[in-house]
Amino acid sequence: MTNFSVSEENYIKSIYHLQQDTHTVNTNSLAVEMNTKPASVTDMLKKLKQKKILQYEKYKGFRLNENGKKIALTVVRKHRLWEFFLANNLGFEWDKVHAIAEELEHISSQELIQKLDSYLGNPSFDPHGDPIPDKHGNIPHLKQRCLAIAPINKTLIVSSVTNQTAEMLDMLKHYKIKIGSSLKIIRHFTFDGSMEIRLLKNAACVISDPVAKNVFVHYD
Amino acid sequence: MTNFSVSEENYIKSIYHLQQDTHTVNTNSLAVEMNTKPASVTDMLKKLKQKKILQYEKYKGFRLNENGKKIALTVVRKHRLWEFFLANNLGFEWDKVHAIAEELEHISSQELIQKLDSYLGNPSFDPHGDPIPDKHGNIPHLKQRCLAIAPINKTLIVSSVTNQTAEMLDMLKHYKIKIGSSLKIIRHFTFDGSMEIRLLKNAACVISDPVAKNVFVHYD
DNA sequence: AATTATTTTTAGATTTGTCTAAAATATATT
DNA sequence: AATATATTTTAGACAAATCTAAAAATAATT
Repeated sequence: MTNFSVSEENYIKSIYHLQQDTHTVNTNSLAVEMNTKPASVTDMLKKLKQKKILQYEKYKGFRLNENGKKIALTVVRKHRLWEFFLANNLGFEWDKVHAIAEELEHISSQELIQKLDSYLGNPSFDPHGDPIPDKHGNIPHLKQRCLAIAPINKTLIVSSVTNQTAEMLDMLKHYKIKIGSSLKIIRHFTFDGSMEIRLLKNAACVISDPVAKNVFVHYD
Repeated sequence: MTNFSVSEENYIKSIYHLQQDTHTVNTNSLAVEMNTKPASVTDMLKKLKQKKILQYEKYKGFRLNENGKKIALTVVRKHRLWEFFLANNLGFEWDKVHAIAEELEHISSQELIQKLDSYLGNPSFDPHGDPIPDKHGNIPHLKQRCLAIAPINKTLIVSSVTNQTAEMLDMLKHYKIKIGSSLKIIRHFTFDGSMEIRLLKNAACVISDPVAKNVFVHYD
């Protein structure tokens, strides 16, 4: 396996994320995502095509091939493991971990990531609830469901939070809701769409519909 | 304070180490240390002089000024804290940590280093026994060494304990190990890295590798 | 279908860090 | 002191990653 520069890894990762949505990625959107100019993107595409990372025809869009996807997944894995470490072990807030993990994800040692992974207890989800690929690039697939439409009276596990603003995090902290929390919905109030919930071993509380809409849970 | 590239940081760090021995550093030895060519060194010296990091006169050698030393110390601090983390928390062998720390030392976040430092218990010495500068750049001047790699059959004085959790303190209390205690290593058990030690006027006892790794000693 | 607008690529320049080969300076030796 | 040797610097080139401005291709609109 060839060796990739920080810049190349960042391009590969961004293409990976973009091609989750649109099946063929275009130059301008990648330029926006990477905060760079379209001309720079074209230059890099040529290089990545030569390195056999991309399917790419001039003017016709591009996407990662299997090779490229594998590389993207190792970078994503590193990013999310470091995010987990930063939040879980060092006590960073959720909204601070991303920027630092952007740097840490390019540390090259395979062994480091292996050891970090087991040190952290082989976590499956990062602090934002995004799945952490394992060392083979397998992503834990999880049928998540929005808390707003989850079933009543079942034990639900919080798996991710979509709105990651400071305001939202503040609110969740107040309710003591975090990734991995167990809770049950006790009842819905139809008047405003709010709901009464109960976290394990805590008193029941009421959360609003806007909050519930941004919280995702899973259950058996 | 200006921002420095990875390359600049590496030059600054190498100059720092070289000027510990020779009071004025010369181009060739820095080239050897950096595994590069003298011409490249000269180029970088010009840049660093312009950035007011160096005292440097053409053909007359160079050395870091106060500014430069401060920067070197932050890099050294990061390097050694990461080494500590790699060995102590992730279980790397001593000889593996340096190469990885060479990459990690360039991660820029100040807050990361602050939190890592307290997560590790503000250690004063890295796994090799080298002192870790504190956040102000002050270096502990005591020649300490980790008990795990200290010499056998010499009288050792316990000088610090890095892991300061309640569990650790409880354990140390049981063994009657405290700062200032005199002890000797009687033998190592390779099976689990544990060691038999004897505190002055006490019966011999066996302490585990995890304990030994967190105890630092000094001796003549 | 022709024209306009948008997107993408090319051409050429720039910055950072490196190199080789030659010139300049300093040091050592006879 | 003169010459030889070693060290250091300069000059000019190169690769990676970026940019601007202009050209080419594609898409949208009349």
